[in-house]
Amino acid sequence: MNPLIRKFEKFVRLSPIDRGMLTRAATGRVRQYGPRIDIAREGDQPKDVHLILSGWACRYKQLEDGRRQIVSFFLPGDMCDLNIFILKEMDHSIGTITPATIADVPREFLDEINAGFPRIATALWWETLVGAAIQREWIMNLGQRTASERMAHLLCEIFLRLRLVGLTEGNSCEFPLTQSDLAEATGLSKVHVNRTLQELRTGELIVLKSKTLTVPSLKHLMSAGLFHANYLHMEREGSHLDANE
Amino acid sequence: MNPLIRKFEKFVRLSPIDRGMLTRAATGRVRQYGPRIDIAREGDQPKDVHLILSGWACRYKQLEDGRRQIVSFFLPGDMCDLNIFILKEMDHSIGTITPATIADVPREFLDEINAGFPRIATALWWETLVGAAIQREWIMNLGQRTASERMAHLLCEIFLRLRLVGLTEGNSCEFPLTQSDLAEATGLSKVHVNRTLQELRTGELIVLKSKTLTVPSLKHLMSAGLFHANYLHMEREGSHLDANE
DNA sequence: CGATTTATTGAATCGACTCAATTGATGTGG
DNA sequence: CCACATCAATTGAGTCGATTCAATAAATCG
Repeated sequence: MNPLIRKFEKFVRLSPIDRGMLTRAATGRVRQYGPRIDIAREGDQPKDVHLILSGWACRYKQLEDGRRQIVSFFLPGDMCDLNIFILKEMDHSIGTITPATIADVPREFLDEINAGFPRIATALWWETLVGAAIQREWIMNLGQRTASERMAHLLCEIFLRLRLVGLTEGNSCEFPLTQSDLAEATGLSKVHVNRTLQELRTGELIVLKSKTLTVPSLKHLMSAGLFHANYLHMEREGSHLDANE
Repeated sequence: MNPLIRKFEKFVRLSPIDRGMLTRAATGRVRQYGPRIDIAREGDQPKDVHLILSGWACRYKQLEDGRRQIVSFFLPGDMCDLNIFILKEMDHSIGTITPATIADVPREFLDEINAGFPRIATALWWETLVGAAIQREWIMNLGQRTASERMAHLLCEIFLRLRLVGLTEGNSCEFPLTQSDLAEATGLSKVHVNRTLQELRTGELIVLKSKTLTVPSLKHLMSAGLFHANYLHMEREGSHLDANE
């Protein structure tokens, strides 16, 4: 099922027509990518809005000397910046982590939504605002949290975001990130990421093995990461907008 | 003059009616605040969109144990998140740094813009996208740049953003941030901020004294901070939207 | 299976931090 | 308008978290 619908339904109840519209978004121009492939590069002219249907991707920035920073992860159901085509060129790159299925949503489609699908338009704004909140939290993470807090925090965030789109099973989820990826996302060296993960493991806060993450007690991991889910704005805040079935 | 108009005019040529609308935004509910006053606090219900008319403010987040991170600065002409009232509660706080004049733009006003002022609506989207790009760059800054690169980068950004709204004079600008503010924004300790500033001073990259910043050679400071202005998207990219005078 | 990527470990180093004291500004009330 | 109080900036010394370099082990892939 389209993970975008799944996610939006957590925020606002959609009408069948709304759902049809979102299904159409996810069946138009759809592309398959291999792992570790760039979808868009810094400097490119932005074209469509990308919607991740399956697989993981990330936004990253890079300095001349090679230092790389992952600035956000795209999980299934995530979209890149709405209205990005207003800008002349990309200020960051987007690349896949795993093989991924990505729909390119053309500008006209978004115009159509804004004109006639107010609930979806609001859900898209919600998505935009949550995206911004996540970026702020990452700044907090990099600026103030210690290595293990930082790692615990990131893992909590990913776990919750995956759960929102139904990609967890109990207290486990697929976890395709390498320790290098985690290093680039947390601003730590990969050696230190390794040691930090071991610390979380010996504290029995996580089990991370063969691309699977298990969180025995989300509560404990959250407390280790000073994690407060408020910034993800996951309660059904848009209920007053519900479509009547 | 309304710094918002000034800024938007760098992106798209507005019609006299557009300008009138923006002037109205800046003369409706306007409030004066003293320095170091909270405008909104984490947990509050978001009401209006705030527009900074004069003075400096910032967004910040705080942990239980007191660690504080400034996640963005608001300079004259900046607005807080558009459509923030979609969310149930604030995930961060907003506070002034200097005394400030701030207009509260009500929801209805923004609806009006979206309905009948497409150029302004686009300019607001541009503002939103640039805001997101700045947040990403801060993540890069915190994750990858060394202390002095980081500081140089931040100073470049502030200088350019001030210049965009006409608040620089030659290579100088007012600079009300304390070293503690800089510490909270860069994720460094204030002692290290002090030493980092001294380093930039002895490299003759900045003169910073009595709340005034002078940048003898922006080019050199940019290169010290590995600064690329692309993320600010300052060229007149919206020219195809220009109003015909 | 060998080749390559990913993960792990140890040792030495360094950037940035903490603690603590001092100096310099700014501001306020008597 | 000075004296005192407060806040901001500076300096030194010692420490610690995280890094780099380098080597090895384990996992994954064609």
